[in-house]
Amino acid sequence: MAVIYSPIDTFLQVIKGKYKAKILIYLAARQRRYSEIKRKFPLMSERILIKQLKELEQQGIITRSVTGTKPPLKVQYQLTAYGSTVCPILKQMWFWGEQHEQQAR
Amino acid sequence: MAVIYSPIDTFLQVIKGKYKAKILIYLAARQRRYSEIKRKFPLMSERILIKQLKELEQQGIITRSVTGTKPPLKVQYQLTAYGSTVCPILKQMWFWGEQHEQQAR
DNA sequence: CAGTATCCGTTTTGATACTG
DNA sequence: CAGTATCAAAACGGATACTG
Repeated sequence: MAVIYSPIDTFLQVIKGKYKAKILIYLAARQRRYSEIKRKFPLMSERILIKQLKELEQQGIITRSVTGTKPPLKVQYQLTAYGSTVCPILKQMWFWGEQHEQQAR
Repeated sequence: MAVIYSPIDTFLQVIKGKYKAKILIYLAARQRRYSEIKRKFPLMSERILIKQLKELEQQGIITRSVTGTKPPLKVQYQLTAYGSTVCPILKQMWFWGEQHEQQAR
């Protein structure tokens, strides 16, 4: 990771990665199982999905909790209180995108 | 560029690149000359600076205007009205970064 | 002054077969 | 079910010498 030079980087760090912003929006409604997230983004490879979930977890944006100890595990991912604070900004980004889809092409 | 699947991508497209968000914030105050921008971000290579300015121009986020035709050119970059609409979101990203610098480490 | 051209290293992502 | 391991490909960024 690069040295952080400005507050903008602090934020960008959180959503850095091809699908992180989308994952966070998907988790905004409620917690989700690993398989749910995977199904939601069929174009994302497992390696990348896991990597981004792990990074978000390490940054304290989401938590990972396991139910069951035998092979059919149940793993849930959910936003932390801290992670939730990014949602308003993500929603604004989404809203801006909706409004400007035409110009953006 | 990838196919756009969601409004979030429409927005992320605009700030995609190591320094784009910072360049836009720097242009938010007023138009700037190429050399000013270059001096502001001494760690950014010229190739990348030009590339990102060009992309922003093609996306209609900024304009490029030239004064003078002989070798000492004067080139100014400035936000378009459309480009200005991203600033409120950039400022929120900045504000979030300031507030959460501690947690983010 | 404001770029362009070239070359190259690093980072990020993808596909897929396999495992606790 | 929820991952890991391995290998390869592509995207991205950096350095620097040169040009209109």
